[in-house]
Amino acid sequence: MPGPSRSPPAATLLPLPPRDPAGWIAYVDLDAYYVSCERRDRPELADRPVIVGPPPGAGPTRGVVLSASYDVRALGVHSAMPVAEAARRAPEAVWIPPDFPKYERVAEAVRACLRRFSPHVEPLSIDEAAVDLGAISADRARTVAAEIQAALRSELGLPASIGVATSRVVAKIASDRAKPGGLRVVPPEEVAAFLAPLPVRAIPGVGPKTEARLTAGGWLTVGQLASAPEGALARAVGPSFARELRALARGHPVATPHSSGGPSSRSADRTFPTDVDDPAELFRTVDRLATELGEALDRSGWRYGAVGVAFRWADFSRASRLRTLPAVAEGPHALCREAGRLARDLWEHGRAPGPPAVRTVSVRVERLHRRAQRQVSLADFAPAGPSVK
DNA sequence: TCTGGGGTCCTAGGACCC
DNA sequence: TCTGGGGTCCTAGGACCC
Repeated sequence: MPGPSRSPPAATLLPLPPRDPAGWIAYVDLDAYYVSCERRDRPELADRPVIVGPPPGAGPTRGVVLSASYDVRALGVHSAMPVAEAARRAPEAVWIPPDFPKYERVAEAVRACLRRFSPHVEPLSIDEAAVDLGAISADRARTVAAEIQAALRSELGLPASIGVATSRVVAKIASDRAKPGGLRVVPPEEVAAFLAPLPVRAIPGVGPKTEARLTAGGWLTVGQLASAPEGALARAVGPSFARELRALARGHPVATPHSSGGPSSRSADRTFPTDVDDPAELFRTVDRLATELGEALDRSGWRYGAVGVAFRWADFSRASRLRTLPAVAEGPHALCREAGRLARDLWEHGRAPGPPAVRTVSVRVERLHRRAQRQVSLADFAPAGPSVK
């Protein structure tokens, strides 16, 4: 059991001392991002319902919706919905296959735009970023956020929602409430009142399972979490999350650490059009994914210290194996060898009951290290002409 | 209706060491 | 001979996010 709360005693229950000007965060969330990227390149789509995702009817697909325009969302279509269901709900929609390289290029332009307003821009996904505006007045923070919104719209053709607060999590929640296209400022003294009526699901990190546990405890709104007994809340969601939830509900969110730079894992997945029960085909796919991932890591200068393989079985359950390597490795060969071993082990010993069939296979690497410099190879010393005789 | 392809973080148990 | 507690590392799985 955890000891007494680590948060400062008593002081958290008193009004905050005057803290002006505060350090403000503008949380920028691009609206229906993939759809917006396509619309800005194809103005004729501006008034059409648009879904980005693998078009239905183009053969058997197990795809899902990646992004839907807001008029399509009004019909109940949302991200991650199976395409067949989305097509049934929105028969008039224009389907556009995703173009991820384009979305990456546009996202880089967005980050460059944001950096004109602050040197401290932290991208949190392809379509979200936290911009640290520094210690300025609330009025000035609102003005700068509006300027960011206008610049994204006029220069890049991208609508964005922005939440402004003195903590990242509150700014994110505010941006969610401002969608689409809105701007919401929540000063520190208004945080508790702003959050109180919201459903617990509005808190990032509270998904369906956690929501169900909180509901079972009688906590439906963020405000109700403020007075939740610490022990009971800890039993429901664990001591660590319980402390965070109570602090947030009381208007004193815990600071989110800045991400420390590079990624900590990389992976490559493939979902088969139909479930695979032939181990040879399975192992071939593992080998191909490992080769592609290993080559991609090599090109971008990453070495890896652990290799993992995961299967999603036909019943949608998952099993995984991970092995730490005796030494950091690079390139596709070690990855293929280790992934192959793990895949065979999973196939032999990791199966759910029933006839084995795999829906999705994934290969991953962890413990990434930046290669300090390119590996020197013999080819670097080869003369231009014929080499060794 | 039948569920992608990326990722991150947390928990819990076991091994191992002091 | 039995009994500790703490710390770290590793693995598997779960929950969540976009």
